[in-house]
Amino acid sequence: MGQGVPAGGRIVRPNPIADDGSDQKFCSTCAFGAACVGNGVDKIRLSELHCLVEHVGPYRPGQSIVRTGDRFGAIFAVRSGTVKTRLVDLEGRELVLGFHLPGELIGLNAIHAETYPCDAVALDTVEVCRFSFPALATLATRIPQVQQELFRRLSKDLGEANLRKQEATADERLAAFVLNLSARYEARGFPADSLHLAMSRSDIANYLGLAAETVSRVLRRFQDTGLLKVDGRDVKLCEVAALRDVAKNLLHR
Amino acid sequence: MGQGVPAGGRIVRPNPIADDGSDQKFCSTCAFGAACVGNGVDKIRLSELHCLVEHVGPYRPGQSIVRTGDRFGAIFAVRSGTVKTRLVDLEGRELVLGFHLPGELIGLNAIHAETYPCDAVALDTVEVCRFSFPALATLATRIPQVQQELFRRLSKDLGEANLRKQEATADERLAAFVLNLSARYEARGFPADSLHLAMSRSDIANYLGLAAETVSRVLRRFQDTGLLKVDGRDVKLCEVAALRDVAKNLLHR
DNA sequence: ATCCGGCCATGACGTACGTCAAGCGGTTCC
DNA sequence: GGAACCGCTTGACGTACGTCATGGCCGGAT
Repeated sequence: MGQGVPAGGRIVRPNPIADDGSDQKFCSTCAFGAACVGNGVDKIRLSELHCLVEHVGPYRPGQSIVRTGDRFGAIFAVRSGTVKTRLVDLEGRELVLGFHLPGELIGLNAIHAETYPCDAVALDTVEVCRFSFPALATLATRIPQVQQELFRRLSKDLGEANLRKQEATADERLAAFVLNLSARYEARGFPADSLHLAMSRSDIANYLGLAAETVSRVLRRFQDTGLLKVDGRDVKLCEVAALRDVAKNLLHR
Repeated sequence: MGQGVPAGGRIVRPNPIADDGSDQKFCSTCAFGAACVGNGVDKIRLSELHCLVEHVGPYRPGQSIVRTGDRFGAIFAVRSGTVKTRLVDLEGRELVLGFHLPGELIGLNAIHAETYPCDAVALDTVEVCRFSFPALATLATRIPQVQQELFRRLSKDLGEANLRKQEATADERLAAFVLNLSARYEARGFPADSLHLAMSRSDIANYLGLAAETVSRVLRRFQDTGLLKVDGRDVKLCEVAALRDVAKNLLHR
């Protein structure tokens, strides 16, 4: 019935999930914890940050965490599961903007407009931490490290968004995509060579600017040439070096 | 000899340029002035912001304002002229990330890495205002409106960068491109229907993910169908409504 | 004057990837 | 049980746009 419960004999692997944290400790994948600790923020001030966090969820697949046009009041850090951000145009066509894994932030692109400019939709069972933005901004004026961390996050996302517009073949895009996911999982302590795609082929295609059929075909070819092993949404990276070589034009420099 | 001086009988139009500002007043196109005035920032605090501005330039066409890898220490606001940001990969291929008009900021994508991730190159005669980032960040902790304005700018750029990855035909891209330039000039008080392209066809093509030949062909067709008038790098928008219609899928929603 | 190098335009041709169509396994709902 | 649906795959075919090649124009250097 529910998510994450074995059904029909098929093994459903647990979501990557952050532990809960406590009053004295952030979730292990917390968006701010790691950045602030060991960065001159003492425990007392850290607990101030902790106070304004609110755990929200779980959301079921397909449920919206925020919707386009909702009044902006908070940013969210993914605690567990995968979130897709997307636009839907007047004719109902979808444009997938990105996927957000545990530890990553949602809503930074909403600050200036004061409404969320896109939907954030759970792809599987999702839990998030909610940071009231006015409270966070106020705290940022008192704790420079928090301000700095916000600037850094925004700046990083901006830089990455800028790079994503490169011309590239379907092979390059897909190789870069799986390597990128792999690296992001690894950075949060999950295995790097074996990953589960929470999103459909057509979401991947849409995100990469390809057709879903092309995604299928390229993944198949990657498997035929031994680069990786595909089983439905489970992907095993076999030849990371070769994948990097395929994607090298996108891993820039 | 210099830029902006009539040469060979050809009229060189002056750059769009912001006036100089004074101790009590920002440049008219200032990146912060308009945002802060009338936003609860009193004159005294505004002058604090003003103190950390440093006018730099002029730069000649082709000169770098910052280079990839330079230590990050400041963000820049364009005062006059047009700046191109770009990456150059190992094989010498260029990737144009964006064009920056008077009043727009450069360097926001450098905060997190502590080095600039791309080159910023003058396309014509360029003057900029330099804001030391450590000083600006410190000021931001004392003046919430400054902090807020920085968050807003970062957030806005992020949102726009996210949208730029849409699949689109060459026609859609070019129509959206000229309309976008036009709107940005208009926002700074320059005429909206008549614009001068500071960048070459191949820069435009690179930025839009097209071939330079395609840019030539599409502009020609736009002219043949009366949408606009092209004379070298001068473009006159004739049928704005029709252009919007061509670009409608990219002006999203 | 002459040469050269950018920049721009235009034509001929090839191809990577989109579109269309068909089929298949799994899940849900009657 | 079967029908309907969805996600995924695979094949056949068309096309938008890239690549290559040519030529014209302009400005700068010799």
